[in-house]
Amino acid sequence: MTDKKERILQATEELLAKHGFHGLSMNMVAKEAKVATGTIYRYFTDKDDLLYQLHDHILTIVAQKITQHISDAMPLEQRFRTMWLNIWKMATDSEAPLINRGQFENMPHRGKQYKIALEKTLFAPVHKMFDEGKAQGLFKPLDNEILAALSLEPSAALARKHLTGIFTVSDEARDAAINACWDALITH
Amino acid sequence: MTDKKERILQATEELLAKHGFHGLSMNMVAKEAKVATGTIYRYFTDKDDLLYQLHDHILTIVAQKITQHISDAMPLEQRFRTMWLNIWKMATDSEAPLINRGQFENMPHRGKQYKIALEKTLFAPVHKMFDEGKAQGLFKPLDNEILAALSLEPSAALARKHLTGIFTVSDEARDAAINACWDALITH
Amino acid sequence: MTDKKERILQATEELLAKHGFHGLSMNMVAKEAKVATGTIYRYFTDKDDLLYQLHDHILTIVAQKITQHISDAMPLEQRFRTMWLNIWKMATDSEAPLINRGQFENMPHRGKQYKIALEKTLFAPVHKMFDEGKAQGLFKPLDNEILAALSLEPSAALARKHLTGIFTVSDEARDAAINACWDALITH
Amino acid sequence: MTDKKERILQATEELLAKHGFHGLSMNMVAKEAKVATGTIYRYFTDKDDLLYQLHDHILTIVAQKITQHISDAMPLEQRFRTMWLNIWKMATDSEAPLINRGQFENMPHRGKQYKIALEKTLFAPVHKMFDEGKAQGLFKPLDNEILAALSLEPSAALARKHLTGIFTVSDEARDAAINACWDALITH
DNA sequence: GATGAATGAGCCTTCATTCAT
DNA sequence: AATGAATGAAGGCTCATTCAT
Repeated sequence: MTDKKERILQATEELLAKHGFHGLSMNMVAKEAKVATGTIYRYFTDKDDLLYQLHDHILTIVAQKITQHISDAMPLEQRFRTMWLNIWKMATDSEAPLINRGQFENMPHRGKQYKIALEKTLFAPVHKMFDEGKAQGLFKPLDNEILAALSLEPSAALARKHLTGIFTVSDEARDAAINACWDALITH
Repeated sequence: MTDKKERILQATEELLAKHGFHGLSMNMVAKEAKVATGTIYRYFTDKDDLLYQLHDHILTIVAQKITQHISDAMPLEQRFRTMWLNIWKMATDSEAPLINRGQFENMPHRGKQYKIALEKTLFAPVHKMFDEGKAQGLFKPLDNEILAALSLEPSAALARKHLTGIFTVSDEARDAAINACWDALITH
Repeated sequence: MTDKKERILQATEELLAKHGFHGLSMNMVAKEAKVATGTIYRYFTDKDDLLYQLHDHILTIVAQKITQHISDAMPLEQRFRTMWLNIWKMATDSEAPLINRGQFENMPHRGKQYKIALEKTLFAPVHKMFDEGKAQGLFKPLDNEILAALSLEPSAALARKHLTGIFTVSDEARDAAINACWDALITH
Repeated sequence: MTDKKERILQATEELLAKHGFHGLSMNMVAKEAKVATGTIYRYFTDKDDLLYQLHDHILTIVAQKITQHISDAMPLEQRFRTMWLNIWKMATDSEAPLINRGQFENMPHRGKQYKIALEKTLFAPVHKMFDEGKAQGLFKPLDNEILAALSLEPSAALARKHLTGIFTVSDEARDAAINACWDALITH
C-alpha cells in the first residue's frame, strides 16, 4: 500500500476515534494525513469508499486481535477462553475502540455477499474451533453464527457496556461470565 | 402528547430506519411529518433534542414490547422464554426496525446517570426475574447486567444478523438458541 | 394611547437597548410586553411600523430631555449651556442610550418631509434660541442647522465617545468644551 | 491582498451602502462579488469577521482621504481647512458614502484598545496638527479627541445632513462653518 | 501525481407574519 | 379584541468534490 494511502487511512481512524462520524470532514482528514485534499481522491473514489476501506482495514486488525495467541493445537476450552478475553481486552485497553463503539454500524454496506466472504476468511480460527467442538460432540450442534452469538457476543456486549461506563465489571465477574458462556456453548 | 409532536417523532423514526443517521435532515423530517420546518422547533429545542427524545420514546416502546405478556406469577423459565421471544419478534416482525439495526445503540444520550435510571424503571420486570432466579439459587449469582448480556443479548444479536440477511435462523435453531441461553443463565 | 400599545413600545425600547437591533424579534417583544404575538399586529402594521413609531416616540422623549429646564426668559448663554448639558447627561446617565448609540441611524426612514416637520416642532425651543441670538447679533448669521452642528453636535459626539469608552471626559474638560462651542457660535 | 478578497470587501461595502446592515446577506455578497458563497469563508472566518475587516479597510481609506494633501510644512490654519474640506468632499462627492451615513459608526468593533491603536496610527497627521497648535498656544489646551469633536465633527455632521437631503449647504455657508470651527479651536 | 482554492448544494435554525379559535 | 400555534422563506455556514496549475 502506498505511503500516502496508509497515512490517509491512519488519519481517518484517529479522527473517527477522536470526534466520531459527525465531525469527520475530508479536509480534516487531509490535514491530519498531511496530504492535499484532492490527493485523497486519487486513492479513494469517494468518502464512502474511504470509509468502506477503513472498515475492512479495521476489521482485519480486529480479527487479528481476536485470534491472537490461538493455535489449532490448543485444547478447545483454552482457545475459547483466549478468544473471549481477546475481545474483552480490545475494549478495556481501548486499542481498537472504533468497531466496539458501533461507529461502523451506521455505515452503508457493500453487498452482503462480500461481507460474509471477508468475515469467513478473517475469522477462520473461530470457525475452526466451533467445527471441532461440534465434531467432538462437546459443543451444541448449531450453526456457527448462532454459537458465536451465544458465546462470544456477550463478551462484546459487556465490553460495550463497560466502555460506555454504564457499569463496571470486576475480574471475578468477568471470569464467571466466561464460564457462563461456556455453559451456553457445550452440551449438558 | 400533542398530535404534531407524535407525528414528528414517528417521522424521525421512520427516516432513521430508512436512511440512517447520515441522511436525516430536519427538512426531511418536516416533510415526512407533514409539518412546517419551523414547527419542529416548537416541540424540540434542537436536532439533538429531537434525537434524545426519540431515544427515550423508542426505549419506552422497546421496554413495553420486551416485557409484554409477562406477569410475576408466571414460572421463571416461562418468563424468560417469553422475553427472549419478544425480543426476537420485534426484529422478525420488523415492527421496530430501528432498534435492531444498531442505529439505536449509537443515538446520542443525555448523561449516563439519566439513562441508567430510565432503564431501571422501564425494564423492572426483567430485573425482577433475574433477582428472583438468583434468590432461588436457580440463576448464577451475577450482576443483572451480566445476566442480561449472557441470556438476552444473543437474541438481539441473532435478530440483527437475521435482519441484515447475513444468515437465516430456522424455528428449531431459534428454540435451541433459547435453551442454550437458559444454560448460560442457570447453575449446573 | 392604549395600555397594550404603550407596553409594546416600552418593551421594544428595552429590548433594543439590551440586545440591539440584531436580537430583536417580534416574539421577544410580545413576551416582554406580556402580549400575544398577534396582538402587536393590531397596533402596528409591520415590524418596520413598530420601529418607526418607536423612533418618533423616543425622538419626542429626547427632545423633551434636551429642552428640559429651558424657558424663554432665561439669558441666551444659560439656555445654551443648559441644553448642551442636557444632551451630555442623556448619554452619561444612559437614560436614553438608544438614539445616542446610533441604533436608529440604520432604520429606513419615512419621507424626509415628515421628519423635518417633526423635528421642527419638537426642537422649537432650540430654534427659538438660535433665532434670538442671531437677531441680537450675538450669534453668527448662519442657518440653524449649521449652528446646531457647530455648537450642539459636539456634545453628542463627545458623549458617544464617552459612552463607547474610547476615552473619558473630566468635568473640567467638559466645561471647557462648552465654552469652545460657545466660541463657535458667537461672533468675535 | 488577493483579488477575490478585495472583490468581496468591495461588494460588501457597496451592498452596505445600498441596502444597509439590515439587508446584507452572505449570499448577496457572494453574488455581487461574483464568487461562491463558500469562498467568502476562505478569507473571513465569519460574517462578523468580514464586517470587522471591512471596518478597518474603510477606516484606512477614510484616514487617507482626510489627511490627503497635508504636509507638516503647511501652516496650521491651512492644514485645518484642508482636512475640514477633505471630510466635506468625501460626502458631497459621495465617493465613500458608507462613512457618511452613520452606517459606519455602528459597525461591530473588535476590542476598543485595538480601535484606539489603529486610529492613532491612521490619523497621525491630525494629532500632529493639534499637538503643534497647542504647543504654539494657538489652540485651546484640550485633549485631541475633544478638539476633533469641536472642529472636525461638525464637518461630518453637516455632510451627513447634506447627504440625507435634510437641507443643503451653500459654498458660502460652508466657508463660514469652517471659520466657526476655527473659532472653536483657537484661544481668544 | 499532487496541490489546494473554488464551488454550490444542502444543512440547521430563526423569525415576521397569518389565521383558526 | 386577543391568542399563540403554525408557517415557510431566508439566513449563516459546512463540506464533498472538482480542476487549473
